[in-house]
Amino acid sequence: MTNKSIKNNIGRPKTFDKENVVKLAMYHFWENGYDNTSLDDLLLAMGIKKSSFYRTFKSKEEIFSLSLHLYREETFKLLTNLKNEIGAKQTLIFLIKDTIEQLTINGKVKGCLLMNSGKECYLKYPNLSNQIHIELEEFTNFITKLINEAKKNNEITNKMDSEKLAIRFLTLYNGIAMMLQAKSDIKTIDDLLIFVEELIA
Amino acid sequence: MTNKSIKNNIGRPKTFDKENVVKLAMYHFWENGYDNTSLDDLLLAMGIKKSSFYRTFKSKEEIFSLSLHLYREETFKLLTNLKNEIGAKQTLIFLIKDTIEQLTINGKVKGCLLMNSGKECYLKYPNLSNQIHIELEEFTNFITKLINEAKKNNEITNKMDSEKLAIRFLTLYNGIAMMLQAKSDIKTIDDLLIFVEELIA
DNA sequence: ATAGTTTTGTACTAATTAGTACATAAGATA
DNA sequence: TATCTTATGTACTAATTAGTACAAAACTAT
Repeated sequence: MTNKSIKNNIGRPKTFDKENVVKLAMYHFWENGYDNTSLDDLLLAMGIKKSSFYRTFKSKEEIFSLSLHLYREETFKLLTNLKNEIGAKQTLIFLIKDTIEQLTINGKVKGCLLMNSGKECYLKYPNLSNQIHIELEEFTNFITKLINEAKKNNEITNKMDSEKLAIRFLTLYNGIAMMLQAKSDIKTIDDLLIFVEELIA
Repeated sequence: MTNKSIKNNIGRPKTFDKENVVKLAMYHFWENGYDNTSLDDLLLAMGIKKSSFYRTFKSKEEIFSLSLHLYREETFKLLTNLKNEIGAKQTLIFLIKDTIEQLTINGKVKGCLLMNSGKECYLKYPNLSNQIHIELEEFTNFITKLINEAKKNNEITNKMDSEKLAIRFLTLYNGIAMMLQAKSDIKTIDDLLIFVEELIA
């Protein structure tokens, strides 16, 4: 048993749960990006005061780092559950459909936090870039595994190497998110879903 | 003849050319994005002082707007020249090859300024977003025309509707740029070029 | 109740941001 | 040479940024 897990009753009690406020921060970063989120925005989203924040976290960069990690964990959980419900291939299709639906429902597309952050942080925040590199590697592996499983279950008949297929899929996924953000009036959105379906046919 | 074109010799002469410094600003925005470029960065890149800047331009937003427009004009010129030299299809291929080569040569990928800015500005700078929408519409039309010309010359045999094909191409183009930025160690970069070549075969 | 401990609220700091004010420099014209 | 005009250089401003300092609050243990 580590020190951390010993319950501490001494002193004024915390009014928030650390894991919970990291999740709130993660959602805020996901919607707004890193630089575009000021500390005040963050504190408002987390519902805590500055002093509590700096007592719990080292810096804005640290909570972003924690958010990135949590994002991957949560995404893995979501996709794993989805895979068990609707199968591997439909889980991949879901990622695309969901992105497109976000536009019509909320009027904004969030895309993948890891990819967005990779673009935002590269050349500017080396430490974050390194972490994102690692998280994205695991993300790619996860997609590759999904494709392998879909192949095994004959949901996908495309014989292409699974990792290549995964990279092609992620490229399309990112391209679609980017297109929807930059040019929300695309006349052929539905065709982009077909494009993906043809890839993982 | 407008007032603007009458040469004005009165007063202290300007030490810079407006069109030229807009081009310098454009390149800087292209490499660094809008928010990530401070006015001081900009002045350094343009080689002029703050007073000269604000005498010539209304604001940071205005020179960014001018940069976006110039970017489209310059890109159209480049692609038109290239088309006359190597043909429409190879011009499209060039866009992808060039993006991939940027990574190996400079270690950084700029992508398309209009798309990058669309992503950066949407929901945050409505005026810029509107302009980007319009510029991107013209950009898409330009790519559609390239595809039509390539079809006419039998460089492309894919019978798919040219606009759909253009959107698919741009989606891949953006996806590739994004992937290279977020995850520069992709093992299957070459396969992404093949992916594009298969699309516009 | 009082002392000890930890959290919270508020006020501050130093740096950076876009943009402004104003005196001075550099030319043309008379 | 004196004057008019426009451009430039420097110093400022007000807002915002991430992060700090410190007193007051809220709990446990004695």
